[in-house]
Amino acid sequence: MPPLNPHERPYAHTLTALREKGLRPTRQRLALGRLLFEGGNRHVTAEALHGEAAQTGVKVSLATVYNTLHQFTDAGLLRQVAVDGGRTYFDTNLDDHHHFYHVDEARLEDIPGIGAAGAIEVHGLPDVPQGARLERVDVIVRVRGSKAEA
Amino acid sequence: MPPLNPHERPYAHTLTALREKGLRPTRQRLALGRLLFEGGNRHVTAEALHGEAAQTGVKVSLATVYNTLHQFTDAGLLRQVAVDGGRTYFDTNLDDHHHFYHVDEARLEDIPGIGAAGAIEVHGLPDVPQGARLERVDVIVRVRGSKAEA
DNA sequence: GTGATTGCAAATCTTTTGCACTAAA
DNA sequence: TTTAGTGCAAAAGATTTGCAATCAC
Repeated sequence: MPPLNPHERPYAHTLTALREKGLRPTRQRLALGRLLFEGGNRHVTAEALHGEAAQTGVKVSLATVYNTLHQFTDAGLLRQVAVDGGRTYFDTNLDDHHHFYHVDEARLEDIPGIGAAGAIEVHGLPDVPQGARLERVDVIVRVRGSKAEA
Repeated sequence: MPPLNPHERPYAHTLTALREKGLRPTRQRLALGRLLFEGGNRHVTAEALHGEAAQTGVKVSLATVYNTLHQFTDAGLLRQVAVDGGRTYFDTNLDDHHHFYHVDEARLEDIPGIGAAGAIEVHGLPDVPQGARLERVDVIVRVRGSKAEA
């Protein structure tokens, strides 16, 4: 990969990936990449990321947030997780892992992946139907808060 | 609307469950229940069930199909499965089991549940986060390229 | 009759798209 | 320049909701 300017360093991850995928490192993409990839794994919805960008003083349209999230996903920088109809979550953690879904809060939480202590293991997977190939196995552990909420 | 024969046997399952839940066995609910519960396990979307009802000569509005699917779910007659944002699937199979999701066809397929030969087993489940209780563990095996039809 | 249920259309919500404008390269 | 990317607003789905008409009990 090509050398990076000092002022670009924070974006190194995003920049590199964008260049590899032929995506121009625009102000919006870099800003969103920074929100997403600086500071640990995250699970965001388009709406949430858009709001966060606004609070951080980054001007980006919601349409661009959607486009960017999908471009990042296609570029292998994000992973999409479906936990309930209606919303789409994007996960910055690309490792093999699964999720807790806090139903009441509509919030995702990582479960450590394979290799980690206490990692989930799925056994007894049946053969994939003829002509099909395995893409991914998602395990969603749905939990509810014990706080009363009828 | 044509009166229903109260002694109709095919509706026994639906009728009983509706009565237990205090839901009036209306023409629409009984007709949808019949489509859903007669003839094996099914995975339907509201739109699909609505179309099926129309083809069978049952007049039901889409809004009522949505309402009914949710009422059935609340009554424990159906289970909701989320596999991708956008659509909601309802599963008539209430046994403990998991799913293949055929991405290309947007189709769900049951994987035999616990107890069956070759059933999926999930090991190493971490403790549920403090204050939360386990609701359900969903395993979605995403596959592509199958030409199989349901 | 009385209250639950339905249907329709309008309203929401999330996501996508068309297109003129702006900005990388 | 040249072409990709952006923003806005309108469009497109999927689902919900308000309310008058209708049905079950």
